[in-house]
Amino acid sequence: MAVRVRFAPSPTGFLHIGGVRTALFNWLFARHENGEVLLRIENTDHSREVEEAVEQIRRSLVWLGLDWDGEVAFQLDRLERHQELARGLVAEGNAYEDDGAIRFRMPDEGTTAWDDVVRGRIEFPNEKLEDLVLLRSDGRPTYNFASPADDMDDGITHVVRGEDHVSNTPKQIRILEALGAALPAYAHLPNVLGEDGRKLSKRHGAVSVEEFRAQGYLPEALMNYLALLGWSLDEKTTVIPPEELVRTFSLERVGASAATFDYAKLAWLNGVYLRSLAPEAYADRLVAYLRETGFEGDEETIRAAAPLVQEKVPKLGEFASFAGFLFARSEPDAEGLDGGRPVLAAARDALAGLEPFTAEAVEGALREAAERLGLKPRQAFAPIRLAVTGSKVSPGLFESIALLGRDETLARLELSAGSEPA
RNA sequence: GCCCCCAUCGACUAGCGGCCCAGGUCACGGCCCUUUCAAGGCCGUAGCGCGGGUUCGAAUCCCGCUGGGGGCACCA
Repeated sequence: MAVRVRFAPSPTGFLHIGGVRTALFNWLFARHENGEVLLRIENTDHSREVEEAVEQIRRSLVWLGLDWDGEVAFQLDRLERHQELARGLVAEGNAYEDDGAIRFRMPDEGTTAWDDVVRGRIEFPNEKLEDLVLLRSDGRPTYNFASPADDMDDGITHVVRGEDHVSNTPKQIRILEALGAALPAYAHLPNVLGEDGRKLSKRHGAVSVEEFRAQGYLPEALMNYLALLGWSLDEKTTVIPPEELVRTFSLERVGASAATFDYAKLAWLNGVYLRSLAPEAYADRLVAYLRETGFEGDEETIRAAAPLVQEKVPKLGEFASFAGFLFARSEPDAEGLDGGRPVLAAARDALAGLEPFTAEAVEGALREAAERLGLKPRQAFAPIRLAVTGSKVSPGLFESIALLGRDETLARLELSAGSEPA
């Protein structure tokens, strides 16, 4: 039987990084098996629905590269079907009416068990299962009824979801059995915890997919990182691009213990992907990202600066703070200039008539000037960097100067050389 | 309170009885390279929660404890 899974978020807010990890595992598993992925919005609780949430979920999945088959389904659209199924259960004596609601009759002896794909056998004593509401008194189904019912109707073969659903599983199994449905395989993924060891939530900094996107993470890096949260390929492989992930993923290698989200490792991995991009591709991505975030520097300059920052920053969002000097002047910290003013004057003289004004030529001229002043490169270039880029940290000085151009460079050198000592 | 799950370096993990006085990656520390910052190279610190078993032999199996997480709605 062909594999068919579903990702079933509730539209109560943006797509959380833990939720997208669940979506990813569903997707990787299905694509690996040449199966199908369904996207189902579980909106049986209208009151908690957040406008825009569905659009945001959709956008997040698309950005990450997680596609799905068919149309997006909304649980509430199947209201009549749910009511029909509930009536059937009542007719068969598996459910009964109670205060206007329909309740399912849970067995009160024995156990309900299943072999979880990631956790092994899990058993629940039936006496702990309470008769749960299938249909509210207003006729809307509850999650624990609608979800398994839809799984049945959709022909879901594998339910891959977060471990917080473990205790719902015996209830859903009982319902499915009463409905006469074949049971899907269940795989409960470990939770994702914040760096304080608690379950990831909104108070843990960046947790929505959109925030990661805004900070300049690459979708393939985020995907790679997320896959590593609970799954591993082998004893040594860390960098695994999307296609490789699809090729090698298996539910059997998913671990059972909760994982802590580590922003530092994600940033490192993002840097790995950024650096592995061909220069052209890197520039394309950088421009697209900057435009998306409203950065207005001219494209030609951005593209020219791209190679200077590619090796330097782990997130595209750091571009502006690192290379912003190419687009606007900023006031250098006068204190840092102290003692460096003679160097600034020498640099200005060295660059004034330099031809051609290339990085190589600039380097030669500046090194020569430093030598004449009896300064080590380190000492000589610090004030120049500060004066030209406005910062103690910057891309390569010579490339930066060549890019800035002679006029602007000289202007900045003069400005700082003539400024008052602190 | 009751039920379920989990437990290897600070973090993610490999390990499915001998190959492990535990391997990889991030982070951290040192050195090298170096115009800053990165990147890169080399080296290093650091872990099987505790107690019982089983076995010739346990990180690996079993039990208990402790710790952590999740769940007990006419929420999803």
